[in-house]
Amino acid sequence: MKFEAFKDSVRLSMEDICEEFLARNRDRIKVKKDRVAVKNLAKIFEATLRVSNEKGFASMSLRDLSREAGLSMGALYSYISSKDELLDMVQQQGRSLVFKILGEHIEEIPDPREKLKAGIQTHLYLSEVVQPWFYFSYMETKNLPRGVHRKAIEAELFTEKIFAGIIEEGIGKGLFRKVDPQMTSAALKAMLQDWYLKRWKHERRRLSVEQYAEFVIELMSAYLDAKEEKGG
Amino acid sequence: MKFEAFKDSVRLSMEDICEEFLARNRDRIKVKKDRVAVKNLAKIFEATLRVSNEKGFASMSLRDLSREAGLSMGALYSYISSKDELLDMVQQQGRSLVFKILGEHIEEIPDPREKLKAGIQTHLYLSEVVQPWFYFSYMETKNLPRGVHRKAIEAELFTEKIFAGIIEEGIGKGLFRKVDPQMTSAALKAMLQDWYLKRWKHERRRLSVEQYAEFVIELMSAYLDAKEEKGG
DNA sequence: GTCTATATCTGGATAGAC
DNA sequence: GTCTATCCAGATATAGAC
Repeated sequence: MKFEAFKDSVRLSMEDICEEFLARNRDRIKVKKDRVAVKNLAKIFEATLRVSNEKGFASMSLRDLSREAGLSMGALYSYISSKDELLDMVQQQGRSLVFKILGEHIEEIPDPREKLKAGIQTHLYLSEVVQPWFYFSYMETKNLPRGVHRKAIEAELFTEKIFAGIIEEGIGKGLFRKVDPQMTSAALKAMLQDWYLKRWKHERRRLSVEQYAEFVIELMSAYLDAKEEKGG
Repeated sequence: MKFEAFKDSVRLSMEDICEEFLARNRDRIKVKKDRVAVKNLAKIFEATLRVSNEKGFASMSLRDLSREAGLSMGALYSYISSKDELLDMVQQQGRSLVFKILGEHIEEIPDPREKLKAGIQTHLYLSEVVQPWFYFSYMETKNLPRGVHRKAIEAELFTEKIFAGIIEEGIGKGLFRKVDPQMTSAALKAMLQDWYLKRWKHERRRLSVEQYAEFVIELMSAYLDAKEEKGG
């Protein structure tokens, strides 16, 4: 699949995402009119991601945020009840997005080789479309309070498990050689994450997400197809 | 090389590192007695890394730090002149450590294959010995002010260049197939970083740094040795 | 050299006018 | 629904005693 086709197929605007978010959290938001709420939530999320990814969530004051979002402090507090809750809101929405899209794009594929390929592409393409969300989730995970941190860790392991499962299936069917599915999946995940964590680097090199996807697929294929014998 | 042997060979205690740091920054530190200064710097660095890696540098108050380091606020300010400077101090020391150790361990090796292997091992082993430093440097890079951020980016590209150079040499000598050295090196770096960024995961899986090093070397070898032909 | 005490400021959160 | 004004906890940084 080409990136442009993917982009069209998911059609994710900030407002779409916020609309879904509002529906899921209608009780927590004081503002009653949906149109108004979605519009301002979009502003708040966008500003949170922009400012946080610049200076870190902890260093972003709510005054910064209210200025950048174009809302007063008072208005801001009609949408969030605390800064911590805002963090949770953004993370939660990012996670459910990944689960949904990744699931949709790979569940129906029977061939492990094709499934792995689709998984890699989907993960990279999605992280390209909503890069600020991915970057934010990764970077702000460590600072999470209480049980929210656990959720984030589960999310990390969730996608890893998906890839490990595909690899395991491929080994079972004799398509891949006998590697450690868990470690292989972990390494793959590291490469997928590198795409959105070091965007400045890849951008500077004029590397497209399609080129990167192809590279990762080739590297993984080389490892999964290699002969068992070892030289050296 | 075995990890234990590496560990002995570098013998890096927090105090050794601080001693070197003090020598390089003698003018910035008000306390005159070297013994006292080194001892307290070690406490400050150790506490900074511990608390920051727990809750993030921005969220660490200097009260937290002074308590954790066992120094009063006043004493603390005899060693640092501001919180920003502390950030710079820790990062700077981490960087110079990496350059030194990585350089020492690979410069004399002529065979690209062996050199790559040694580079991977050294990077992983070092990040294991001084994990808090690596983690801190990675996580707190984005929040840096001014030109300090540039230094951190250069450091990222520096090690990447080392590995790209080795791969390029290997290709030139006909030992590796014709891959993109820069992209390959970037992917390798992502895997090396994963080791210290997701320590919780690897620890939980009882994975040793030697096992991980072997895995990465094998994966890279598979890619670099693979046939050019591709199955569809 | 290190401590306690404190000046000063910043940021999260809220009350109440519009 | 949104704004301004304000409260107050907690932060950085410093002064001056010991």
